[in-house]
Amino acid sequence: MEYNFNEIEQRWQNYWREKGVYHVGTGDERPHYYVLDMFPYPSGAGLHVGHPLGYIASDIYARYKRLRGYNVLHPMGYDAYGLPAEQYAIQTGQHPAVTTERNIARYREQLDKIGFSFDWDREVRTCDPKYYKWTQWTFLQLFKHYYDNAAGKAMPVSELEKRFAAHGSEGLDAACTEALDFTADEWNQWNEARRQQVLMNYRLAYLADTYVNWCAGLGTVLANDEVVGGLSVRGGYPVERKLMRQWSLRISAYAQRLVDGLEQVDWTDSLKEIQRNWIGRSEGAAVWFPLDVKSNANVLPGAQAYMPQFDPQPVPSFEIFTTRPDTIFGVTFMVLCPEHELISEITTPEHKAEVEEYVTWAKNRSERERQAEVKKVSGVFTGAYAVNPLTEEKIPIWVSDYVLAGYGTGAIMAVPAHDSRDFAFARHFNLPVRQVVSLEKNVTSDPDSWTESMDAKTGYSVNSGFVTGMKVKEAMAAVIDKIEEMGIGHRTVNFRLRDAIFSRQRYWGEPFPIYYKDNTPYAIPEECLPLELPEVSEFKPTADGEPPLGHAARWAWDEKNRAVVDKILIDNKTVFPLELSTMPGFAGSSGYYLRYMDPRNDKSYFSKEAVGYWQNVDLYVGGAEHGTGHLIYARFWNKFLFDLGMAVKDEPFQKLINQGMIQGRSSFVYRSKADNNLFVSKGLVKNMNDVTPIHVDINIVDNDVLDIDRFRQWRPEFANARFELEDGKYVCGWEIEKMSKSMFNVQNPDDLVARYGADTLRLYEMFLGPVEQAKPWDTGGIEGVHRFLKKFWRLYENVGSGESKEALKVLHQTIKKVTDDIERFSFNTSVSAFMVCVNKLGELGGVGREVLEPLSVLIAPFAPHIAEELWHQLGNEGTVCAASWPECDEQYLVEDTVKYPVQFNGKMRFTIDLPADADQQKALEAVKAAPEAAKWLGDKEPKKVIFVPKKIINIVC
RNA sequence: GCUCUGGUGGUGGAAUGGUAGACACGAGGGACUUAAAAUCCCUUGCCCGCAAGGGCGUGUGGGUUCAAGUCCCACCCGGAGUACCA
Repeated sequence: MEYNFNEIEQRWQNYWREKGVYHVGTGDERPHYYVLDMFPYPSGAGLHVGHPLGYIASDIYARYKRLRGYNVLHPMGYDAYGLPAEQYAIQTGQHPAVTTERNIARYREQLDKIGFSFDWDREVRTCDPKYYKWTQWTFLQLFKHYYDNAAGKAMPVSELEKRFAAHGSEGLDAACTEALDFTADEWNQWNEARRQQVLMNYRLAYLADTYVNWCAGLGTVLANDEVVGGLSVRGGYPVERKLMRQWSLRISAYAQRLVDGLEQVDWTDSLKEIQRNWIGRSEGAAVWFPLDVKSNANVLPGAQAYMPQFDPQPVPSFEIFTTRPDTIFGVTFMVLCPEHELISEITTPEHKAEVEEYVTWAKNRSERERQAEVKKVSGVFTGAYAVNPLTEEKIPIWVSDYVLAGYGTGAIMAVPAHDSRDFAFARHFNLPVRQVVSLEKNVTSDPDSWTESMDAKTGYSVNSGFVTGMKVKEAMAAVIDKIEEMGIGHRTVNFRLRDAIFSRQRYWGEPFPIYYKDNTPYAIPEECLPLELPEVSEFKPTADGEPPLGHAARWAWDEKNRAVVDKILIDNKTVFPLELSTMPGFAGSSGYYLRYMDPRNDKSYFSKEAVGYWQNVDLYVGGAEHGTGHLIYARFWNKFLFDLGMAVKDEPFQKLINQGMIQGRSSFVYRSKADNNLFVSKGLVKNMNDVTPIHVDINIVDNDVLDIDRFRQWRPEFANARFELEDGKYVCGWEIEKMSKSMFNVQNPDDLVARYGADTLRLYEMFLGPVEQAKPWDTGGIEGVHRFLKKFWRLYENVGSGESKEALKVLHQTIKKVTDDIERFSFNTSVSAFMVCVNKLGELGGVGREVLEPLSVLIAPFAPHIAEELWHQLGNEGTVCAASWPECDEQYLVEDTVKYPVQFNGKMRFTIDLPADADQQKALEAVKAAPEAAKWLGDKEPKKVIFVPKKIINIVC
C-alpha cells in the first residue's frame, strides 16, 4: 500500500479533534510542563514557511514531554490588536474586527493542516472583551500602585495617601517622576486636584507631559522599541520628539529587578545581553554644581558655601550625572541639553539671541536628522559659568544636543581629555583639554597633541588634587566620599531604560478605563470592566486632531449610573469624557501566558489554583526581535503581578529559545543590457555589468532551472522573451534575502503540505539546521525527507517475526540519540538519526514489531500523523500521543569488539578491531602486530602510548 | 564605535579535546521500464597517481596538548542588536 499522506493526515487530524486528544486539564498528579509559543499577529498575508519553524520545534518538545508522562500545557492564540488591520481600515473602510476575524480564520486553517498539538479550547485573542477586561484590570492596578524602593515592591497608592497625611513625604523612598518634598500639613491643606497631581508623580501607570516619539505618518506616539533609526518599525515613517501628555508605565522602577532576574533564567547569553544593554545600568555619582552667581568665582570661599541643603541662602545649583567622578579635576566646561529648564534662566543677555536660535533649531530637528548627524558637533555658549565644587574654578556652561534630555539629569560635566564626545566638542570650539588620568603613574603628555581622548577606565589619576596618584578605581571612591561629605552629591545608579509610553492615538486597541474630571484622570470601577471599544464613524483622527475614539458618539462615563453613555450628555458633574487614546500592542501580549492557565475565568485574571499548578512558562519559543520589546514588558508585567501576589514566580519564562529566521532564496534571470528581450543563462554571463538581474518567481524555477514557458506566461513583457541557453536549459542565479512578496521568494506551507504532507513539512523544517540559527529556505531538499518517510512507511509493510539482535541494537541506538537530541533541542540531528535508523533497518529487512512499535512512538513528536497510522496498524488502540516514551536499554548497545583508530604522532593511519575489554598493553601488542604498523613505527620503540578505552590509540615515536 | 553571534565540500549542515565532512540536497554513472514516474545500486573535499598509496585540508597567523573544527591569544570577514546614555 502506498504512503497516502493526504488521507492519513486528514483522518488523524479529525480523530484528534473529535476525541479532544489535545485537551489539557489543570491539576492532576502528573508533573506539569508549560510549553509556549509567541502568539502571532494574524496578518493578511497568512503564514509562510518561516512562521511555523518555532511552532514545530515547540510542538515536538511538548509531545515528547507528554510521552514522558508530563501534563503539558501547550496553548495558542492571537495578538489580534495592531496597526496593519487599522491602516487597512483607513484605506478601505473595512472594520478591523472583520479583517482580523478573517485573518484569524486563515491562520487557523493553515495551522490545523500542520498537525500541532495545541489545546484550542484555551485560545485567547487580545481583542476579545473577555480577554482585554484583564488587560484593563492590570492597567488599573498599575494606576493604583506605586513602587516602594524600601519595600522593593509595588504598594497601593491608598497606603501612600495615608502616609502623606501622617508624615508628608518624609522618609519616602519611592520611584517617581520628580523628587518632591512636602510636610503632612501641606498635604492636608491641598485640594483634591493638587493631591491627585502629587499622587500621579508616583503611580506605576501615570499621565505626564513627556517627550514622546511622535509618528505623524501613523498619527500616534510610539515606544522606544517601536522606533529604529528614527523611523517607525511598522511602516517606516519618520519619528520626531514632541512634548505630549501621555500615559506611561513606570517600568524604570523595575530596572534593577529586570537586570537581576536575568541571572535566574535559562536564556541565551546574547538575548540576556540585548536586555542588559537595553536596560543600560551604569554606576556613578550625582553631583551638584553651583552656578557662579558672583562674578569672581576664583576668590570665593570654600566649596562648603555651595552646599544646597546647608546654605541659608542656597546658591542656585544644577545636578549632573557622571560615571567618572574621578575625573572631576579635568572638567573644563559643562553642557546642558537643549531642553534643560535652566537655560532660559542663566543665559546672559549678550548670548540670548544665539542660544534661543540654537535651542529652537535643536528641538525642531527630527530624530532621524539628529541621529544622521551624530558626528557633526554643534552647540552654543550661554555666557554663564558654574563653579567646580572641588577646584573652585569657574567653568563655562554650554548647550549642545549631544547631551540628551532623557538620560541622567540632562546635564554633564565635560572632561574632554577622557571622553571622546567631550573631546570632539572641545576641539571644535577650541576649549581647553586637561589630562587627569594616565596609564602609567605620573607620566603625562600634552593634550594639545592628542588626536583622540583617552577613555580608558584603568590607570592613575594625575593633576587631580587629593586623588593624584591613586588608581582610577580608588580615585572614584575617594571623590564620591568627598562629595558626600561635602553634601553636594552622592553615589547613584542610572538606567538607560525609559518608562514605556502607553498611549496610542489609534482605534484598534484596548480603551483605557479612565475618565476625566476637571482634567484629572479617574479609574472606572473594576466591576464595570471591560470598557468595550466603541463603534466609530471613521478610523482617522478627528478634524481637530483628536484620536479616532473622538468620533465615537457613545463615549462618556456616567459616574452615577456607572455606565458608558452618549457624549452629548457630558456635563462634567456626573457625566464625564472618557480617555480617547488606546493601549499599545504590547499591552495585550504582556500577560497572555498567565491567562492561558485559566482562559475562561470571568471572576479573575486567572485562578490561584491554576497558577499554583502551572507556575510559569517552562519553555518559551519565539523570535529574538522581541528582546527589547515584548520580553521586557512581559517580565515587568509579571513582576508587578508577582508583587500583587498573583503570579507565583518572579520570572515568567524559565527557558527561552529563539528560533532563527528563515530567509528566502531568491532566483534571478539575467537580462541583457544590449538586447532588452534577451535573457542569458547564468553560466553564459561573462560580465555581470552587461546584464540586469531580475527577480523571478521561485515557483517557476526548479533546481535553479527556469521553466521557460511559464516564465513567458508570468508577465506580459516576457511573452516574447528569447533565451541564451546552456545545455538546452536556462540556469538561474540565486541569492539569500529576506522572504518577501516583492522578491517572489515566498514559500507557503499549504502548497508543501498538499504536495508532500504535513509530516514531511515538519521534518524538513527541522532538518534544515539548528532551530536557533538563521538559514535559507531551499525547497530542493524536501524530497529527501519525503523519501525518508516513504522508506519508513515501507518498513511496516512486511512486519517480520522473531527477535533480531541487530535490529534491536539499531532501535536502542536511535532511542538514545533521539532522546539526547530532543533534550538539547537539536532536532535536525534527530531527524538524521531517524534516517540512519531506517537505512539500517531497511538493509536488515523483515523487522519485527518489538522494534517497529517503539519506533512509531519515537517518531510521533516529529511526524505525528504517520506515527498514529502505523501505531494503529500494529493493532494499538487509543492514541500514540498518550503512549510511553521508549526507554533505551543499554544491554542492546554492548559491543564485543571496538574499532580503534590508530594514530602515530596524532595522525590517524589505520584502524584495528580489539575486544571491548582490551587494555593498553594488549592494544599496543595488537598495533605492533598489525602489518601497517611497520611503515610508521619502523624499528623504533614508541616513546609514549596513549590509550583511551573505547576511543583511540595514539603512539608517539 | 560598543556588545553579541557566526566563518567546515557545489548547497543545507554533522562532529560536547579523540577517525573532519554524519545525514540530506545537487551532480555524475548504472539497474529496472516500451517510456515516464517511482524505486534501487555505485562515485562525489581538494591535489598527485592506472592503481596500491600518499600529500593537503574546518577564515588567517601564533600558542597549549600525545591529540585542536573544538581550548587560549592576535587579526580578517559576514550577520544581528545598539548607537552621542556622560
